[in-house]
Amino acid sequence: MTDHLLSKGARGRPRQFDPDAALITGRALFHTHGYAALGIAAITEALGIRPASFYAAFGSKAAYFERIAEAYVAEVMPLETFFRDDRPIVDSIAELLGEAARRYTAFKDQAGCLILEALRAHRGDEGRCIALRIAQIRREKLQAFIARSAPAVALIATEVVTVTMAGMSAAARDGVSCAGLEQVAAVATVGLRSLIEGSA
Amino acid sequence: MTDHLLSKGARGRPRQFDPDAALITGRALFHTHGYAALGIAAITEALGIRPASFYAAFGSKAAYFERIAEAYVAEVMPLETFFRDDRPIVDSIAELLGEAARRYTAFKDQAGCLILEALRAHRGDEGRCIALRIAQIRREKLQAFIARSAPAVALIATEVVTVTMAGMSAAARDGVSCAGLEQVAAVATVGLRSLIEGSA
DNA sequence: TGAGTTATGTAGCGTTCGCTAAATAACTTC
DNA sequence: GAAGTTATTTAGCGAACGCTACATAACTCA
Repeated sequence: MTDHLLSKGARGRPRQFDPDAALITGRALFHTHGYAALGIAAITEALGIRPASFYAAFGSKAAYFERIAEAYVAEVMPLETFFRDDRPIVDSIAELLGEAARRYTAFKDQAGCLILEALRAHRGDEGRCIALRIAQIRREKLQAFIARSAPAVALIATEVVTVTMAGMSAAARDGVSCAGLEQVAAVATVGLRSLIEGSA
Repeated sequence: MTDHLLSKGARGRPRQFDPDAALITGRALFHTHGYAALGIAAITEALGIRPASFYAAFGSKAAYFERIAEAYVAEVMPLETFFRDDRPIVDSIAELLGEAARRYTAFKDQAGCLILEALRAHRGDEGRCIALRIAQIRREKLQAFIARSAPAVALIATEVVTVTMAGMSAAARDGVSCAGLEQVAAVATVGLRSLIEGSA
């Protein structure tokens, strides 16, 4: 053990836990319980460390969540994966929504989207502020992708995708099945196809 | 003043505040801040009373919110208003979604739906439990209305409406305009029309 | 080996939360 | 008036929150 801290030239007492593994664990915890409902006590107990060690490594609960959220958005359903130029934009959106239906229901105790759910806290909530910044960046990227082939309706189409994904994340949290969400995604896609093809 | 307490035969010291007015005030407060973020201190300060008076009148924060939420769902967009038999079911749904777009953005500091936003708290949250019960009843009513004219797709259509309204409420909270949400509602309606007419 | 550095364990700070016990004030009924 | 009832004010409880000061332990470098 303690392999993770054997970075050569590291001075001082070595860490007794793996910060990267702690981020993975924290991601699951935040996804299950939400930002506000997950306390430091629960985090440190799950990690097998004391609060002081947690704060020495991550600074604050908000900073810890921020690192987790950044990694999450980079890994889960990156937009580049869906928006390719070899097919109609609607097909890319359809695949995105369908994949969201599956992702959001893949793990029963981690339903929905980590970021979109954190967004639903009250205005001043630190977790929400972090999620908001991340969601805005992703939203702009999405709009840019859509604008490449449907500039006239890019804004409204982005709004529809955003609303649908937020609603699907909420529904997943409320227990709606994968099949149910896939059907919702399909219906939303019909509307989007009409919107986009009507603008061509 | 103190007219509200002059119920004949009321014994004991009369109330110095109007409980019904306190429910109206509380509704606005919960709608603005959310269940969890609104504390007893803020409530009692807004009402001009002390915590003890609040608890003597309402019992608990959860019971207070429950009365407010029940009144809210009974008053705001009752389903009977939309689902009439003199028009296609899709038109009723379209009007419901359009009205939601307007309602959710009508007051800038009270964006979205009181119930649907309370639903987004963590599992054990008292406000969420209350909202969940209310939302489930409304959902069943909605499904029954749709099933009257489109039984084969009532479940999935209900899912689509639920997801869309949850997403619209979230979007409204995030600052999306009324016009934007109306367009989203229109796009969702296109998908729903295809779904429902395709099942006839 | 000593100095410097970093992480750990212990213990608890200060704040906010929902809520309440106890005394008192204001009313109705007898 | 006296007795009974109910709402008020005052004051603060107990628990949970995020977070931290402090002493100590474990390492690297000179």
